[in-house]
Amino acid sequence: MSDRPYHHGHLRAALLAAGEVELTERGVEGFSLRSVAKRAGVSHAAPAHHFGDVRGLLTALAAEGFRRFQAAMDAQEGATTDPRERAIRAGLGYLDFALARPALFRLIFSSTRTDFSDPDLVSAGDTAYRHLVGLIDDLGGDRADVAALWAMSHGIADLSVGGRLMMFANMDKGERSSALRGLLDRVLPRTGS
Amino acid sequence: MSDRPYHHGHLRAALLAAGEVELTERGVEGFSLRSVAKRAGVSHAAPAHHFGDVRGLLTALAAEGFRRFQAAMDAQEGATTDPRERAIRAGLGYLDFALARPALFRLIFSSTRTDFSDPDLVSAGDTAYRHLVGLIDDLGGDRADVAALWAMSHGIADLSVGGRLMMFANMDKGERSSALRGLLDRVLPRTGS
DNA sequence: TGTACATCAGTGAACGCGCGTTCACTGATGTAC
DNA sequence: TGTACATCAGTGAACGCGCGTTCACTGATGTAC
Repeated sequence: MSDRPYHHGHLRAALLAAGEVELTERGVEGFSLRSVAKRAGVSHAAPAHHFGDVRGLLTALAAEGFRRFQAAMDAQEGATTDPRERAIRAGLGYLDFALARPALFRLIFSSTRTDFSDPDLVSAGDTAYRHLVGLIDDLGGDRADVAALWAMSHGIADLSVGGRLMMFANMDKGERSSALRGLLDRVLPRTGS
Repeated sequence: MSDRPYHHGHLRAALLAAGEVELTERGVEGFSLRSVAKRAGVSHAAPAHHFGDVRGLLTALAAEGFRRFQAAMDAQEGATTDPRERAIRAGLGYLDFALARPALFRLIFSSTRTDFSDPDLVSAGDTAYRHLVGLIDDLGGDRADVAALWAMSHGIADLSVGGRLMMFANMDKGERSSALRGLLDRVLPRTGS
């Protein structure tokens, strides 16, 4: 094994990691395949073997993004069983993800540079969507309640990422959590107890 | 006045109009100064006289976008005096704007290609922000209530524009209005009556 | 265990393209006298 | 009213750049026998 073996070994994963850095530094707007290859220390034609073209790489990044997004919600929910508390924690996870990975957040929700017909991307997106629906079902809510939870979580996240609503971005985890709980609480259906 | 007079007369306005079309068709991601000039039927170097560079044109478009955004809220509010009803109507105007001009909506809330230090842009953005704050003040609400109204309106608008939450995009004006009223109602503070 | 060969992963030169910006220019307009 | 001149608005050629993609290639790996 020389200093730089001809075969990378984990180039696919390395390109995804480099792609996320690229996304963070230059935005979806400035994302370039050549630049990603350079970041990964590889010739600019190498990515084609793994992703085909730019769109392919961005699509793979988006699918990965959705999985991380889902993971952020799962992490907050943990083993919580109370349906209302679970829904609230999902909202907390939503914001966690947006603040931790703003570039991925933008990519999955706002970009037109991904291929929406890609099965892996569709499946990753659907999983996240069905998760939200499931939470509301457990609360006995309807589709308006899904929209309410989703819109509130998304609005806060998107405005925070865009630097418009700084109040959440500037809080520590504890403050953020309680402020956000208050907002989500307004929006979730009341279970007739 | 020949067919194509050397001096355009209203080139600045024409470039802004062409810029909005460009934004709609190619997104912020693909926005190009040369292409805008072509749409306006003018040489590609002409825009420089009015806007300096691409950033300048996008910044002017964003400032204009904020004013249209404000106008959409004003249009919904009309002469309504009841503070709660006014706040709800502002939310309706928020969505109207996003659905009518998705490209401008994305530009003003999500782009990094504008110059945030431009006084005109800052002032247009501030006006819109202060308008929301004023609505909540009139309701006797606090900054959490501002965040609530804003986040709910914004979340619905952004998800709709992104094609994620199709329920609102597919409704006619009347249905949209009543569905949206229900969501905003959850979020606005109760005035002690 | 050894060898031939197919397949895979990455290289680097080359292509054509659209881009932003600069520049000397020219046509049109307005103003001083 | 006429004329000289400054200023303004738009032109079109030219520049250098980074981009995506293609292509013949080569080094490395794995597998059949």
